[in-house]
Amino acid sequence: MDTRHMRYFVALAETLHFSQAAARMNMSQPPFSRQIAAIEKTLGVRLFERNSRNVVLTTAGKHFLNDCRSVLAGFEAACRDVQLVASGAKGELKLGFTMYAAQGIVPKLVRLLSDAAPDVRLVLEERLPSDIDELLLESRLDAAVTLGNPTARHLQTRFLARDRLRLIVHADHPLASAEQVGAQSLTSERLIAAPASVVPTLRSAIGAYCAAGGIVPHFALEPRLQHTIIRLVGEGLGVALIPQSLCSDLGETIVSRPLIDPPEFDVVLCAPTASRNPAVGRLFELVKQLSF
Amino acid sequence: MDTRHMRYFVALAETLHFSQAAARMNMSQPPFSRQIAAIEKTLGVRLFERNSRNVVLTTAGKHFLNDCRSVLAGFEAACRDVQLVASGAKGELKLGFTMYAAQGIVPKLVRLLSDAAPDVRLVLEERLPSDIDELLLESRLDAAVTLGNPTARHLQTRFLARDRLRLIVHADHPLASAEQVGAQSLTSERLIAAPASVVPTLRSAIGAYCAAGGIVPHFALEPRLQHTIIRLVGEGLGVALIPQSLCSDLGETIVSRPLIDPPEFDVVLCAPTASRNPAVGRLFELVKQLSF
DNA sequence: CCATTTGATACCTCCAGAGTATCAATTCGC
DNA sequence: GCGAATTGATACTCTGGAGGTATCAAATGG
Repeated sequence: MDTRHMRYFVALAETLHFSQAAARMNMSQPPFSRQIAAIEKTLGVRLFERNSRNVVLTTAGKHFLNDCRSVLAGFEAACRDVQLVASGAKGELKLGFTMYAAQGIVPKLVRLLSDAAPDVRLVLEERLPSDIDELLLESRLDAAVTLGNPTARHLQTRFLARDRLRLIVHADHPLASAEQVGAQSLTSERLIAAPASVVPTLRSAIGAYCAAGGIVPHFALEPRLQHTIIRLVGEGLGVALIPQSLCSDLGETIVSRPLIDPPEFDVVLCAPTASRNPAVGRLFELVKQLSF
Repeated sequence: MDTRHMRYFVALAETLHFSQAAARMNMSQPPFSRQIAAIEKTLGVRLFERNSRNVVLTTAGKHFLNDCRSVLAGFEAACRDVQLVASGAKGELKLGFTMYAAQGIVPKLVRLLSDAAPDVRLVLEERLPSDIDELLLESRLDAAVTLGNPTARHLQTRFLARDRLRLIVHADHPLASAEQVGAQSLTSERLIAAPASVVPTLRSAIGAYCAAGGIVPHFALEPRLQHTIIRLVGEGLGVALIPQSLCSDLGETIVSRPLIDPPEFDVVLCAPTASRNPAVGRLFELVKQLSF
């Protein structure tokens, strides 16, 4: 028994006519009749009542017809789906992202992918930048939206957007009314920033910016989450340099000011160079066609 | 592509070893390798990443493995089920019955069948005896529990039980206190009975009984349902001869009395002689082993 | 009663799939 | 580092099963 036999059976069950069914199967009647007989013999079940004039399904044949149709449908779906999965049009994509970079970009990316490949189940995972590289290399993430990191090996990256840092201070802070702020203005400020182990890209950018301005930054507090940094600035416990894209909706108590010659950094899509998941290729293809 | 190919694929996906998988398929490694290559070629999809030392599933291969397993399971279930249907162990059985005969017997029959063949979906339909023959011949019923009917052609029957008629009268009726009742006692009674067109067996039995007693019965009312007959007797509108098996639980206002030399009739299981439904054969087999 | 239709049978052909022998590449132990 | 062993790929051969053609047998209908 094979799917071919099932197809023969279905053809005969639908036409109830050996010659017509054989024609539908692109073959002549005699071998077709033999195949039907072979099916009945191997199953040990009479599927058709037939005299040389009429063909009619038995009760068992009717049941078998239903079963064959669903088996054949499943069979063809399997063969079709495997091609879709291979092409990246179907499957699962675990996409990591970090709030340090994700503002506005991840929703666009999700929309883009779910429009172009609705059968790809997208699993979103928010992580700290430092965790993302590790998860990608362990294949626990397929791709991620994160900060550009020159040290990333074994990772392919694609530029998504360029962002710059901006100063945020409490509304009562003297710098709140400054038009622009240079590095020197930060000399005696209590800086709040995530530790280098969590967000190396931003932390090194801040360090470089201060060094260029000839000052030594004083990092008073080092929380891990962007959200916490903003909260602490709101409490007046210090000032911070955060991505411009995160400076909307800071609330009443926090004011953001542009920096003179601000540090810039890339927001990138990245994935393991030898990703096993075809959906990753698809995602990169889609991103190519897009400009943020 | 065929189920055989799927089996090969699953074997390799489970062992990740060509020689072992080939052995499991009872064949040698070279043709097995070729079949795997052929699958990948016809699908146009790489299912395994392999060098001469390691074999590992691709993402598409993993999906395909799941799909293949369910397709193969469905395939085998279909081949198995068709045999069960043919043997009468699975399928549907539309069983008709009539309240004139069914008291106590149908529940036993249902229990019997659902114990012996739980995969046979039993559809019960209560009908008048006259309808049952017709529905059986039209194959709108597969089998039925009804009154023995000597005129039934094209029907196979099997004896289930023998029943006899009994007189029921209103509690205030003079015959209510009679020990036994003969046909002569019915001379001037208003008889209530279903019309011959509805229950020919009982009606002719009643007719013969009266004729044997030398009286001409007076059928005052001719409702179609047994239940209605009993209600009308309860209203004192006449007397009736009904199956003994229906004489329990008649209520306060109705009294049943045995007849002298009562008319007897068979309760039978019957089905079209050339029934297409194997479950019917099964049912008859089961009934053979049973005595009511 | 004969022509037509339809499924079954007999016989032949051929290719897909299985077998054997062998090769090539990688790994591992000494 | 080199040889032995393991493992998948390749080349060639062969066989069984699936399909083709010709034909028959039975049933239907004008």
